[in-house]
Amino acid sequence: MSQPISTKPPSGMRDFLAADVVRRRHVLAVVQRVYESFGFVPLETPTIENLGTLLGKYGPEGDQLLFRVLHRREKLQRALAAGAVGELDLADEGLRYDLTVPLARVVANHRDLPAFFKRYAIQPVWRADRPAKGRFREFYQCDVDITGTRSVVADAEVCGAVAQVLRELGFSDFRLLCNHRALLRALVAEAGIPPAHEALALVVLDKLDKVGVDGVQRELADKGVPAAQSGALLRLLAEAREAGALARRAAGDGAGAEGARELLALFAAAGGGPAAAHLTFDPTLARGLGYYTGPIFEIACSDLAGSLGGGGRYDGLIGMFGKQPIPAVGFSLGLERILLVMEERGMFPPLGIGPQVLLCRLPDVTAAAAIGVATALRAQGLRVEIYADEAKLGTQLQYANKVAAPFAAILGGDEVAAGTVALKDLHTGEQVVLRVAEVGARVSRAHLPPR
RNA sequence: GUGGCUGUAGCUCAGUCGGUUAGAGCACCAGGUUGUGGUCCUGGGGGUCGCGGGUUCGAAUCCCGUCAGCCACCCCA
Repeated sequence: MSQPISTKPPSGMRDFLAADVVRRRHVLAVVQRVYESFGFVPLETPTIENLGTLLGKYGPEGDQLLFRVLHRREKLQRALAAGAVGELDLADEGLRYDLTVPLARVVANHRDLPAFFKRYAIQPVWRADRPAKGRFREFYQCDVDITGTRSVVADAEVCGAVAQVLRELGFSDFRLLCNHRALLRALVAEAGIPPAHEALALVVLDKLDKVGVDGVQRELADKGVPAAQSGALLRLLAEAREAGALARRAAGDGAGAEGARELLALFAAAGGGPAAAHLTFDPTLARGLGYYTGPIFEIACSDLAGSLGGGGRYDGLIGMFGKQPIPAVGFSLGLERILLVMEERGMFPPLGIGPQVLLCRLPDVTAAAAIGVATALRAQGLRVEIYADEAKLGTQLQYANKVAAPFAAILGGDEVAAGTVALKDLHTGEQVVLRVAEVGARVSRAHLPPR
């Protein structure tokens, strides 16, 4: 009959209690303030997009990770009656997978935006991935993007914005890895690897640091890349990592020279901003998302397997919506990745939440009188909770400890008659009788943030 | 998507060579008489042992499946 209902949230999704929420807000407040200081304006887009908008933008693996929204009512009945079995027959909408593609749609759709549209977005996205450490199926991204310009100023600004966020949050040891798609393509081509194997080679390259030279060569061999080619690729990479290699390539006229020049220009420009100390050229950085065309970025932090954020230039994406092609570049920070590291490192300042004053009511005080006092205290700017039940004073004070209220205001018949409360400091145990009008000043003077 | 580990009270876990009514600590509630908490004492509520199936006289315990969580890959934020 009545099956027990699971009280856990769905896989990879979480409930956030007050302590979690204040930490998230703390980070988001910094993100928002910094992004706005760079002149970015907010944009919010729907949770659900048409599948046509989402499909084909992220690469085949991305398409697999899209949450689809099942047809409803007649449409579903028709599809089922027709014996439809394909995913596309059962859904034509899906949950937002990132914030970049919705931005591209908006920019393609609104032709009256400023020439350089600088928008930030802080919204959840959904991926039907397998949860792991720091990886969820619902998570928040904090994006900044600039559309309408190929200038490296834009690339430098998005890098500067995310770097400034991390610095203001207290991070100092992160690296902002940079590479260029054209450089990667050139390397792969020079190694003699056919375009068909290019994507494969890039993925393997990406983990060079983890599995080492032998591991990469083995894995490429398993996937059908001859040892001569993979060896050449690894040699070229080692070269690319040498000091001055990027400048030499930029000075030449071979493949990737243009990309190298762009990267150097980006380093020079961003070097004037908050990203300066963090920029790191990493010729093995690949990034899986399909839409990147030029410089690509990723934020690496020592004690996290994944990245704190990533981004890059995607000059072809907006044009995929069938209108005018518009160049764009952006960066995305992962809120929960940042929170994870900040929690591990104890980087949060004291964050207060909950009542500053618990109003304890004795039996000879009416509810209306208590609410009247609470109202007066709230008018003084205090966060005030009234103990709702009728209970012994001891029980009420114990509850005040439970909710971490720094003060209890004890209200009995005598106090009501005199227009006072007995204000008890729950840390020191000191208690003074004050007129109601004096409580606000006393509490804010003595108040130390809880926790 | 691949491999491994785990799943007992709200939380952290004990209990498992299969054997009566499944335990602890913390948390919660109530008491230790009048309007004073954080300590202490006493008592109490709360669990279809993730779910489904199988083996057995008997399963939290063994087997299979499934779901969920964690870790390492893959990928990403």
